[in-house]
Amino acid sequence: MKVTIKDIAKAAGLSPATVSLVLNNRPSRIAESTKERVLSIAHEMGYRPNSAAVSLRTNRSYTLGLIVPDIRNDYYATYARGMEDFCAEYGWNMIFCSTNNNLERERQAIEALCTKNVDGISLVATPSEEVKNNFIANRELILSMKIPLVQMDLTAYKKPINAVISDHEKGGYMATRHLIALGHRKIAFITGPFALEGCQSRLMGCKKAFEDYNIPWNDELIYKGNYSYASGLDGMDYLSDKDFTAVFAFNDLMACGVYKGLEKYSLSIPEDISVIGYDDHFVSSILGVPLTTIRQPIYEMGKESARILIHSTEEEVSEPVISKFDLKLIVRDSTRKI
Amino acid sequence: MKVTIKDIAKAAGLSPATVSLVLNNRPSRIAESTKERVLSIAHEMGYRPNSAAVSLRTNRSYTLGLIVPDIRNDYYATYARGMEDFCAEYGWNMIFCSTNNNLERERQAIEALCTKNVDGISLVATPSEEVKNNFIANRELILSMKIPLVQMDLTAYKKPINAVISDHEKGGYMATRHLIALGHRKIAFITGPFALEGCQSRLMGCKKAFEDYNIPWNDELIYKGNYSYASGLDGMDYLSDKDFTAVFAFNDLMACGVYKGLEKYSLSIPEDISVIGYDDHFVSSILGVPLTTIRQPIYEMGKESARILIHSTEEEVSEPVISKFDLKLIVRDSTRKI
DNA sequence: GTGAAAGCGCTAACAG
DNA sequence: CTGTTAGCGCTTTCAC
Repeated sequence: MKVTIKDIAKAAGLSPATVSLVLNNRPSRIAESTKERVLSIAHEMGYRPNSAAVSLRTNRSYTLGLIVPDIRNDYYATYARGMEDFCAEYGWNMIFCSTNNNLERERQAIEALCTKNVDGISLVATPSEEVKNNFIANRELILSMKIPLVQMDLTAYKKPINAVISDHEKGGYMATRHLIALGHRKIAFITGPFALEGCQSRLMGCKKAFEDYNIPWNDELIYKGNYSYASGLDGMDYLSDKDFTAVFAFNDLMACGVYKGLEKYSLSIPEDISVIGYDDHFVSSILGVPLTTIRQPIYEMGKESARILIHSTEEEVSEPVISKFDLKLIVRDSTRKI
Repeated sequence: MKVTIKDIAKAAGLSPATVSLVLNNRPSRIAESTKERVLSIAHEMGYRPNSAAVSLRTNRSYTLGLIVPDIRNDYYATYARGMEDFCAEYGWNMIFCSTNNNLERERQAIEALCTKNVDGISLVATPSEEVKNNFIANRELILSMKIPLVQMDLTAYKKPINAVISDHEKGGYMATRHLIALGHRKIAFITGPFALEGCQSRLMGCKKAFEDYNIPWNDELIYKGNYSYASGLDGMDYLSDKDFTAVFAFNDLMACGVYKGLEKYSLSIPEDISVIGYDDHFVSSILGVPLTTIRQPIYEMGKESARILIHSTEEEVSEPVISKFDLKLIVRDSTRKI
């Protein structure tokens, strides 16, 4: 049988209350000698607190929930790992939920996390094309449950709310400026779903760069992808009869698709076409032609979101905190001067 | 305030016990009309069970723990996703722990999962080089806690125990035979850490193939890697002055390193050197030269491990179950006849 | 310095 | 057909 606080109390000839105070290191006037005795007995007996009991009593679970579209995606996994590492440092745990880009499953995940009494939820929006209303409904649901929430890239949700975000407009600008600086004027864009704010912002950054350098914008050279490898490939098919010298794929996975597509049309990188990606996915550095890309500090963003959540359970925080992260241009071999 | 079973009871003019019976759909002789009334009231009031209370009372948490070296690794993430999908179907949840290949952190994860009363743990051994004793100690720890355990690739642990495993000996054999069938005789091997059973088995398979085809074995052509991209690169440095026509990397990540290394020595794939990997990592299909590899059904293995764990909480299972999965040769463009 | 007692929300016997 | 009761393991207030 599992050893409880009562067992320790009995063994030490004390009351459960005293043992609890000692084990939790609560301010009290318990004799040092008693403390030591309790601690050593607890250790000897192999005591492990029962978190269900603690949680029931205190309404705190020392557990965070993470909701992502798919944990298999390196991007989300890295974010998750950032959260996890921060949690581990504080003795917290994490419940992971993949939604598979399904808003109904996202809702179920939220319900489950609520039932499990998590002390906070980090939500990475599903890049869903479904109606924005459901999209928002899920956020409202979390808030209505009074569970602290951190949103990543507060997509389509403008209410004040905790968030960790990358400055995607700047990211879009940086990538485009890099290509422009290399002499490119006819640049194709393979975007993500427009429903996602991160995508919209990137695009705005691109347009801004075109304006700043007085380059005419051409809607023909935009292909709307969905952040998947396949849609990078599709993008190249769409672009095959267009005139361009560089491609900016809004994430690295699509850039990989672009690589494949270019190969199909016997175009080489960067000799014929320059390619730039976004995210700095781990494959980007190991590709045949290492990919120039915009790095998001996604691991650090995960850490920060855990920090915000844990912090907000520690003391009443009134103002939502929004942590904005800087992006970095990583120049590799897939872009060149023309 | 959160609505409890008591609130519902009051609203319905019933006792908490009755409500509990209805909500859990327990065999009872409660009037259909009453049941319906309770259900609708519960729904209206937005009742959500408090799992801490349930867990405290029943000693079941409907939560599984997963311990992996690093969730960022596509391989583990896919396994995790398999487990998660199975769990989601049954309304279970998962706590994820990455150990970063650190046995001490693995121990902490186990302690944490125990404290959180998980109903089962799936352990993916850390490919650690540390002493086997600690390695085993962690498994013993889980068993001593009487928590159902499923081990993946029951590395270095021969006691009867639940496990999901791939037939790595066969995998090693298949890969080697494929190269031999293409006419290769001088084959280099970049292995994983020998401490891992999966690695040992693969190697045995390789040797067996050599025997079956009467090819002399050459220890010189073995490089001991650690399943990382970098060690694939290192392997090529080691092999640079050796004589060989094909490389079998014991996982796809190292195969990527091999790609890079071959490029460095101006050798092309598959014209100069054939390369075969292992795992069917998602990058393998999108590499410049798509990689021939041995596919592990890792997603299905994850599902199966969740199945075993959930099942073993359902009814007393005496015999440990060992599920063995078949591997599949995926022929792409990185291997060719000589 | 320490203990007694109440109660968190729920379930499972058993009683009616 | 439904209610009463006890208690899971822990924390916390207040009393001694």
